Amino acid sequence: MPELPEVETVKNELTPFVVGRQVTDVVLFWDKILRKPGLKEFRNRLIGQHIEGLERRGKYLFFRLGSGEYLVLHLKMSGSLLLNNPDGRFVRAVLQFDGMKVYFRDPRKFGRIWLVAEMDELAKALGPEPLEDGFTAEVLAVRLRGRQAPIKAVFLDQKVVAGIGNMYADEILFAARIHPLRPAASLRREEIERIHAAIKQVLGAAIGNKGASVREYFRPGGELGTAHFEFKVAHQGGKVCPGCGSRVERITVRNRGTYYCPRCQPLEP
DNA sequence: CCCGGAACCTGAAGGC
DNA sequence: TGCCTTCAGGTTCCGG
Repeated sequence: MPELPEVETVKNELTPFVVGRQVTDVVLFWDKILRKPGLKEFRNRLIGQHIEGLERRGKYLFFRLGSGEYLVLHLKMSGSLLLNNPDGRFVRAVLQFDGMKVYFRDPRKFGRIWLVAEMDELAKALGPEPLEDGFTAEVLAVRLRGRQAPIKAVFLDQKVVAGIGNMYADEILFAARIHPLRPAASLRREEIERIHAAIKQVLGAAIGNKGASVREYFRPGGELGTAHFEFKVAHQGGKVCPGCGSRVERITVRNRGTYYCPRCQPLEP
């Protein structure tokens, strides 16, 4: 499940292969993958352009083009960008460059592609980047203000903080010792500071591990990430909590599987 | 605006 | 063995 650390890894590892290259063709095998503009205009505006750089915002990956426009990809829950794809299974699009190809593999068909003039067309609604210096505990506190929904549900809202998804939300709340069902607005200042520190620590460590390959995530070279080997609670239902030895529980929050330790993360203090 | 639930997808896993 | 059901989840949409 690509979240911020996975998309950051894809950006880092794809950059040396595509920056400076020219787009020679683009082939789509599933038409709904292209959100904007129409296919004909998309091809006209994209083919022939050079890639000047890659940027990530939240879970979106932006390819900055020579014209100043952006080719944008979102991997959603099962997408990968691969430099090779020998068996060709689940390939929904191929970006062809002078001398190499990038395969957009996406079994679930949730991934999407755009071509936009400004990053803000897609990034404007996103909350702050959690790993930038400007993301302070105070910024987080303001974003949580007035939100009565469970903190886990609020974390999945990309307008609050960009890039956190289901599995890292669980890891962050465990690291901060906060129960996922705590109403966001009920969190005390000290608890928000713990969550803020946990966001930086958990996401930073996951990037260092090149992301987590829980299900359908591959790095561009086909390798897996290793961040999931360090998961304390995410997808660890029934296993022993490394903090206290009791069992990790699974509940559903906003229709998402949510893992936590009832002893380390009590609802009532 | 906020909140929660359904929809979009299809492979994998579990039940019988 | 094989059919059927359920589950997984990022984002968007819709109703309250």
